[in-house]
Amino acid sequence: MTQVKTAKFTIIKDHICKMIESGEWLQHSKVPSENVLAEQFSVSRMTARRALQELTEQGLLVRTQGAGTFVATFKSQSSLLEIRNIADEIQDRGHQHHAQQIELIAVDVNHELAILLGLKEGENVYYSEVLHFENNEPIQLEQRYVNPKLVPDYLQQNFADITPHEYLSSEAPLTEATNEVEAVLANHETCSHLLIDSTTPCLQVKRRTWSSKGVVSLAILTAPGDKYRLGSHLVF
Amino acid sequence: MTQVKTAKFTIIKDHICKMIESGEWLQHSKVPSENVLAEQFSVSRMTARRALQELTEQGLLVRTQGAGTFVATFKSQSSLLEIRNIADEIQDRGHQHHAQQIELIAVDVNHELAILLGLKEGENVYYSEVLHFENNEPIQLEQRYVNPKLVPDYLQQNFADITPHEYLSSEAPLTEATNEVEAVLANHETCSHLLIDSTTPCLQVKRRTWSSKGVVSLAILTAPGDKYRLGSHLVF
DNA sequence: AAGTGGTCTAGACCACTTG
DNA sequence: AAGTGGTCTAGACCACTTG
Repeated sequence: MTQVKTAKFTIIKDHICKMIESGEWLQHSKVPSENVLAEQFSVSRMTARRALQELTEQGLLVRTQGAGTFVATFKSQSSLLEIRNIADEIQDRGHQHHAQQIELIAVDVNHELAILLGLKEGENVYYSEVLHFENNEPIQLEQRYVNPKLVPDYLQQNFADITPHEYLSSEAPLTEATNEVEAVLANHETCSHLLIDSTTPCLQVKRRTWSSKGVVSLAILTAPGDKYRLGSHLVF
Repeated sequence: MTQVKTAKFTIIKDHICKMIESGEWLQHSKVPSENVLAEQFSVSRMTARRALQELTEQGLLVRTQGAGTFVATFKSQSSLLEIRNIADEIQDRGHQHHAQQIELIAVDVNHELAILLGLKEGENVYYSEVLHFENNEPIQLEQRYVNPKLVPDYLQQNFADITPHEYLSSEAPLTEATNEVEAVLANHETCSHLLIDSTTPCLQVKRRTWSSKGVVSLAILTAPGDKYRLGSHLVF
């Protein structure tokens, strides 16, 4: 019930994504024009246009006036440029990972969360708090809000055994993510988990993750600045 | 001649940017609605809407259905996925950039620098220290060591007029870069340049840049955590 | 109830690329 | 000349927030 009607431009976007994902439309293939899509999907040209426009902004398509719309060249991305399971990262460094589940509950969404997760204010959202250790030192606090509509069984997991990243990857595979990286001071509770004092600068990543069905989660990852850093290698 | 006609939505965007830049519209101020702008500029609502929409995507505005459009909280953001000229980034946000050249000298390389830049210990390396301002607030301190073999005229520049990034792009175009991102506390000198106290967490990026001929520079970019963040948008 | 943003339509004219 | 994308209009209905 109260199922939100899917917008027409979203239906067209999904269709195009599928054609590219499935390999039916290869790199540099010509994509149907605005007019053709408008007729195919029985929508106005402006609506077809919006689908093509948004996919272009996401880098999936390339458009040239007069020439047409084409599937973009896929870019290979490097390490800060991918979302990895922290357990794998730590094991790849030859260190031991373990995790402690601090919290796993349903909470009411406030205004900001509602917007970020595409839910309504007052609805429930699942919340997990997991502390990750590298060789028995706390290295990262992972606070995560999860969309219950897309991951209904989230509260039945035990995140000392499997990381939220692993579980979510199996339930709602990642299709898109945004990161925001900041330097912050942690609050008292976070400090006590990470065994740092309140003046230690921390690296904080706010990550929103999407699956094909919508926003899956908002993760707030906090790590002591002196023990954790992010890296990337770009080739032009 | 061949002057391209400025699109109407661009005129509206520019107008809104100016109001925010000039400080007439402060953070969280309400921005005129689509209907009001449409009437003011004698355009259709769809055109006014486009201006607001694009500024929202750029992070300058925040919109809530039913409530209105508001000036976003001011926080600078750089992309982690590309290396951009900070002057361009700031201007794209509709803000003003200027720079102050603090230092521009030749120094001896120590052991670590020698390895990082591919030079021999005791050789000369060029060093610049430039403070970047966004709307007259110091936003980033750029300390940069430059390989004199690849960029011999570095010391003859004036980095109040051109950013090191711009100059290096013209002399030794970027082919590769690595970033390391950390949260740190800045030293006293850096704090005094950035007008922060010694407990403010800072975001620090250490970036090595390559051209086709080898390592060009090592840049240490330090910015106050409360004014600057890094972002990325990944699509899988 | 009034205002706001979100989506959508069925047209229009234009600049540009392609055959 | 025909097709394509870029901009724009003047409407419409809807969901949502605010007073």
